[in-house]
Amino acid sequence: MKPVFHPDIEDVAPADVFAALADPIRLGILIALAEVSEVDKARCSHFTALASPSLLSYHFAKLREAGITRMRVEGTSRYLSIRRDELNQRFPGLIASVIETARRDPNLPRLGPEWLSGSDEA
Amino acid sequence: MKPVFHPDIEDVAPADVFAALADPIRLGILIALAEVSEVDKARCSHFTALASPSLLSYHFAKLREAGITRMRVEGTSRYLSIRRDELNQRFPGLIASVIETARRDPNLPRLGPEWLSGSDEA
DNA sequence: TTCGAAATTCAATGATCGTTGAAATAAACC
DNA sequence: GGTTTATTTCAACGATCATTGAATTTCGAA
Repeated sequence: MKPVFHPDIEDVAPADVFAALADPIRLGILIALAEVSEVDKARCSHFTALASPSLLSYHFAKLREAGITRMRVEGTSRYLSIRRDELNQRFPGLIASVIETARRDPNLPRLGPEWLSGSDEA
Repeated sequence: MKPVFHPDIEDVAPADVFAALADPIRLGILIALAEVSEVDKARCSHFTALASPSLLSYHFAKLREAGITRMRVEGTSRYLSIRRDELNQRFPGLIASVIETARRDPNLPRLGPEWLSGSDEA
């Protein structure tokens, strides 16, 4: 269980952040994460509507290595969240306008509401 | 003299914008453009400190095709500017925080002050 | 009309990208 | 132990990328 690498936020370069955002699936993940991060119900397997498991794993790694998301390991599951505070400290205002921008694109892949608010361990 | 293609701002997708921003040279161009756009002294050949002419041409096209910059043709010269108003209408706040973000990266290639404020046809 | 400057185009390169499907890990549960 | 579930890793593919240098286009000026 190697503990998953997260870059120090100070080591993240703007060009790397933008590269990580330059993909529709990753923007779809980001939109979904922005709508669910409060309840931390963002398990990786909840995103299977967006891509196959192996492709998701690839995209999750891109977001994580670019410093955009954090991945918490718990048993065999992984939970994602946006590194909002750190991103705001390093790039003030950026992540909010990025999310707003992504949100406005109707062509981005999306998770239905059943994935965002549903209870699954009730 | 084909009139240079500029995409309608409504046809620009967020992922394309981010892809265009995912390069240090293009971010360097954007920073320089942001500091000089008032006086429209942003002729293409002013950027030769950032890359060779042919490579610059390539990067200019990327920025233009992503809807980020506008290119005005005048004789054999071309003048660049950021499509601020249109970008703000389509993606409110985005371009400002992108520029702020780029500005903070000390590792991005930059134009010296002699290129930004100097008079060259005196 | 020839010359020179500004910029683009083209072909070629090696690198990285997104995607697939199969195989490997790794923890949880019987 | 053996099985199931969650996720990653790996090898492969075609596509796109950034970069180079040489050739070309386009216009202004002498």
